[in-house]
Amino acid sequence: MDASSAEPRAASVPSTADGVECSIDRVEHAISVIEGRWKLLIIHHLLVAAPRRFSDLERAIPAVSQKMLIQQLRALEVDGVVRRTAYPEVPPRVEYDLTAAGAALEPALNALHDWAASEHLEATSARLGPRTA
Amino acid sequence: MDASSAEPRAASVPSTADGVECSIDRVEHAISVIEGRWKLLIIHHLLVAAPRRFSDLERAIPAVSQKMLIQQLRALEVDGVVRRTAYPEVPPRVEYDLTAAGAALEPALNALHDWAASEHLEATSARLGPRTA
DNA sequence: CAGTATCCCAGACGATACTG
DNA sequence: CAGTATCGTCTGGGATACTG
Repeated sequence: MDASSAEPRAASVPSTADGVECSIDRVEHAISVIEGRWKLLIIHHLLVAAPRRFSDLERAIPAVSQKMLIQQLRALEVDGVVRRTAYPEVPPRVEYDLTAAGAALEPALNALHDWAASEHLEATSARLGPRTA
Repeated sequence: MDASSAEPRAASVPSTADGVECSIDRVEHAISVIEGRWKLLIIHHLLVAAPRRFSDLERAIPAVSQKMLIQQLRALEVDGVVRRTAYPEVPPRVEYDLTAAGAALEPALNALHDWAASEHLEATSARLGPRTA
């Protein structure tokens, strides 16, 4: 289905139960943009220091494979969060940094980091790592 | 599982390149907690109105299956974000609300919503929906 | 260096049916 | 009502090898 008719999803009009005006699908889209196991990490690193070269990011996030790195990078690029700059040199050099939209994510990342740092977070149901065992 | 020896992951000590003191693994854990296609949505709805019954949440997020709903709910419960309260009645009634830790996510959610609402977000690479095509 | 290509798997996710 | 069980699909993600 065409994503706009058959799927009711959540309307931008306040649901009766919610009574809140923040449109859900907007939030959903935001979520979809940052979804993916590495996206937020990438953004985080780009927030900390930019521009970064491809290999910088690889080094910053050792657990990621090149495939995933480039993949998520591309997705972020498409979503207008990350900007890729290739220098026609040899050896090739490519730099990544955040667009304005990407940089605008800083508060959100900060809030998240804040949350992570501050309190709770007891049991970790996290299944990070590709079978850590 | 050893999860603490075999995987170097990211150290809490600032990497040379970063020179920043926010420990990456903390952020990683935070990410892992809210990762999953429905977690943030669930939290969002619980933030908006709580407590919510299981069926309330089903109605609030029509696209989710019970399986996923309960699954993510459990995960969030384990991570100390959501609290489940079952009333021994018949018919059964179960209510979900946020713990303090969960409620503490509000700023982050707000920041995200803010970001989503405010600017950019042009092309949507989003692959939400089970093959929207 | 910065990718691309290919193969492959685990598990995330969905649909449906069944139960206390 | 609030789940659990089972089965199936899809794709996220990893390993490895190759290229400009």
